[in-house]
Amino acid sequence: MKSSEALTTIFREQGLRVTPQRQEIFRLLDGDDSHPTVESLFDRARAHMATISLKTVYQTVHDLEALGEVRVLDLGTGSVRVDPNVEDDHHHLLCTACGLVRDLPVELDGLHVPIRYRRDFTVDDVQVIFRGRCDHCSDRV
Amino acid sequence: MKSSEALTTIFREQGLRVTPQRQEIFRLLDGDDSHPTVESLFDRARAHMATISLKTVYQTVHDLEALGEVRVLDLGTGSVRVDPNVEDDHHHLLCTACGLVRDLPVELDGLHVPIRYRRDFTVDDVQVIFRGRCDHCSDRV
DNA sequence: TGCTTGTCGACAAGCATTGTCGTTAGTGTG
DNA sequence: CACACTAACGACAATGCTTGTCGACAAGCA
Ligand SMILES: [Mn+2]
Ligand SMILES: [Mn+2]
Ligand SMILES: [Zn+2]
Ligand SMILES: [Zn+2]
Repeated sequence: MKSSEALTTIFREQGLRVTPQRQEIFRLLDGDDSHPTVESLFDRARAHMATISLKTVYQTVHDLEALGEVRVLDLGTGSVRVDPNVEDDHHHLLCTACGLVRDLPVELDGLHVPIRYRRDFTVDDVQVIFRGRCDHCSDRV
Repeated sequence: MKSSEALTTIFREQGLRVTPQRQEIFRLLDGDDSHPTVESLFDRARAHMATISLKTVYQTVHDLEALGEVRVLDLGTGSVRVDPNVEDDHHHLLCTACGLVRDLPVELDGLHVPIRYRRDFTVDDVQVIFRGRCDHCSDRV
């Protein structure tokens, strides 16, 4: 994801308005590798702006997604996760105990559909989810 | 998934009751590789049993899942898919246009977390989703 | 047959997300 | 800086999928 300043320019170029709410979300997402839910973004934004609405956070996230500045991941955890890292191709480790999502910055070799199964299907995208337990949750029996 | 007759025995052994509703669901799932949603199972069951409820279908699917007889997949399509194929390790192709889910009966080589990223994480399971377009949806521009 | 208890279906509620809408405020222009 | 245009705002209700509640029922067993 680009910087808050760069996003301001991009949004204006697209005819989208840059509001204090949106700038707050830009700042929160910049450099965040925690893959937050929209709700948790909302909570953090609300700490600074008491009146911001959940709807606004959803809308801004969707706008960022449409511009290719974030990726919205559905990892089957109930709510979607926002991933500002669109620069590096990567997959994810998901702790099924605490919900932690960690990047796996690796191009997995051999990850393609064998020819005999690729027939009659055009693959656009591959998503790999490694489920397990993070170190913190492994300790707890 | 085992046959309807075998499931009847297993359910009784577990203290679960075998009702006409459950047997209908056993029959519908046996050999079905379409990865139906619970709702679509409900619709098909209702064609034979007018009064069966959606709740009952959910409950039976969860019981089958607890016994390891089906897998419940969340592919990010809104509703979960029921997969009676628990015998063969496989992944999935998902058509993002029509929702079709096709098995990819392949152990993908090289699909493991590189050692330096595996540290501090215990992997239990890997899910791979290839998203794209099926032949039918590729034709339609 | 009769008892016990898991299951049934109707209904309402839960959760994440989106639609509606009247009001507010960002933006480019002059 | 004032203006006009219109996107975005927040409050609220609604959606879609799934689960909880509960009284009635019936499967299984003796
Ligand atoms: Mn990521
Ligand atoms: Mn399958
Ligand atoms: Zn954890
Ligand atoms: Zn298709």
